[in-house]
Amino acid sequence: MEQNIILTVDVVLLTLKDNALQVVLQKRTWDPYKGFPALPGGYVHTEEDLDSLAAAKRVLKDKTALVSPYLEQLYTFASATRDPRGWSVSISYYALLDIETLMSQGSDRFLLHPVDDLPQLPFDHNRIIDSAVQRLRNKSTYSAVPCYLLPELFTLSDLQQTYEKVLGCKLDKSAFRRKIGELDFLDATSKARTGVHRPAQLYRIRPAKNLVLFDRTISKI
Amino acid sequence: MEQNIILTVDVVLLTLKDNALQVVLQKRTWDPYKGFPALPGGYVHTEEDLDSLAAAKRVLKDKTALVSPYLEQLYTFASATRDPRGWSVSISYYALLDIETLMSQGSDRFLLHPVDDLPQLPFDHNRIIDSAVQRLRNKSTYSAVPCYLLPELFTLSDLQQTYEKVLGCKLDKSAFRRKIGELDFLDATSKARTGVHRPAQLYRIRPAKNLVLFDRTISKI
DNA sequence: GTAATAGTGTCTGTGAGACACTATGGT
DNA sequence: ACCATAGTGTCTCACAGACACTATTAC
Repeated sequence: MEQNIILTVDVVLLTLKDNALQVVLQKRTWDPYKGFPALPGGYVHTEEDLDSLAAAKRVLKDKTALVSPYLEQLYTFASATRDPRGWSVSISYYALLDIETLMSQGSDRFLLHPVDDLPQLPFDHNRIIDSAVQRLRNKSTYSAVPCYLLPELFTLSDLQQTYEKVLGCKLDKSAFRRKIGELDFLDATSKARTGVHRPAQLYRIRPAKNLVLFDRTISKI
Repeated sequence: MEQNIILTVDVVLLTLKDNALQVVLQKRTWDPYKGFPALPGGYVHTEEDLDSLAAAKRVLKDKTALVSPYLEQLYTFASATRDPRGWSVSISYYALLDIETLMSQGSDRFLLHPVDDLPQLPFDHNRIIDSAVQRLRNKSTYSAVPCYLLPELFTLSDLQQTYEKVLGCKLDKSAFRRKIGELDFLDATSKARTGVHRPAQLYRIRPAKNLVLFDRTISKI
């Protein structure tokens, strides 16, 4: 019946660093492609994982020591040819994390690479990453998911820059703030970020707000 | 390594009949749930199916004798508990077909059931169908996919009614036609549908037009 | 004061919704 | 003539984009 199907989960963990979207990669510790950088991934453990989401969480935690506040199923890549070992299924997930949290956790266990300038990766990992980036870009036009690329406290300028990096286009400050205000998912804190110039109000995500669906777009791509 | 994982594909084939979205179901021929209506589905055959899309096509064809012009991966449901036999993966697809083509093909091999009034189905098939309907509704707000629910030739009123049934709300005739006109994916034919009243222009989908992505919404839900 | 960023006010063009209107067939 | 549906014209209101303006800090 079941002919030795390879069932894995792969996680595309994206972050924003040096003004670019970057993806977490790892040198593979086993064949095939041993030693080459690739997405963190691994077999589903049927005795341990209740479902594929749990498997993705576990794999990410075990391989990179990272925990992401946002983890969503992306797509399932399944074919006879994607893995040299045989018919293989990758249930792929994508995740978002701010660069500070990411670096403060086990940063010796992975490497970061800009998504716009990737070398050829093992399996169909280039395609998987492209799908994740496309999904993130698309979702950013009508949701607040880019918030997950920022630390707990951030300014509206931070948020706008995040959207701009993700979407790859400049946004109008006034229109952007109008929209964010309408959507009403931020709480102003009592703090401000001081610096060389006028201090900026610091915001955090309003607890228990669903950031995922708006009825209107924030911007075209 | 791989502990007897059950790998299946399930297909949610939707059509429009009696003014309602309906789903193709089949009485199961084997245990578990033998005799109960459920989604057409089956094991991935690794010797035969190059990838999961091919598997979905084959399963649909073999089980129902149907071929759909639109078949898209929906989501992968994978958990220890969804199938009494053990850890199970369902790579689910959804498909669209007009009712005429559907009935003219092997209609003795399946049954149709309105999606808004389903009994409890085996496995997590209710959830899978709900996901498919949600996806179709959402995609219909910014794409021409509902065209696949119509036969080759149709009037603009047919198309509008199709959108209305799928979205579950009335649309304004003038605005709808303006939008469809702008999107420019229909060809007027030389034919008209005659009836009791003024005949209506018949259209077909412009060949080689991508119906799937618009930059603007056709309507809110 | 100046420089630089934070944050706001306002105008305008576009486009969706509403709705009234005209057109054309059958009976 | 009348009815029902096909198909069009136009008004208005909301909103996104553009852009200029004010505010507040360090120096």
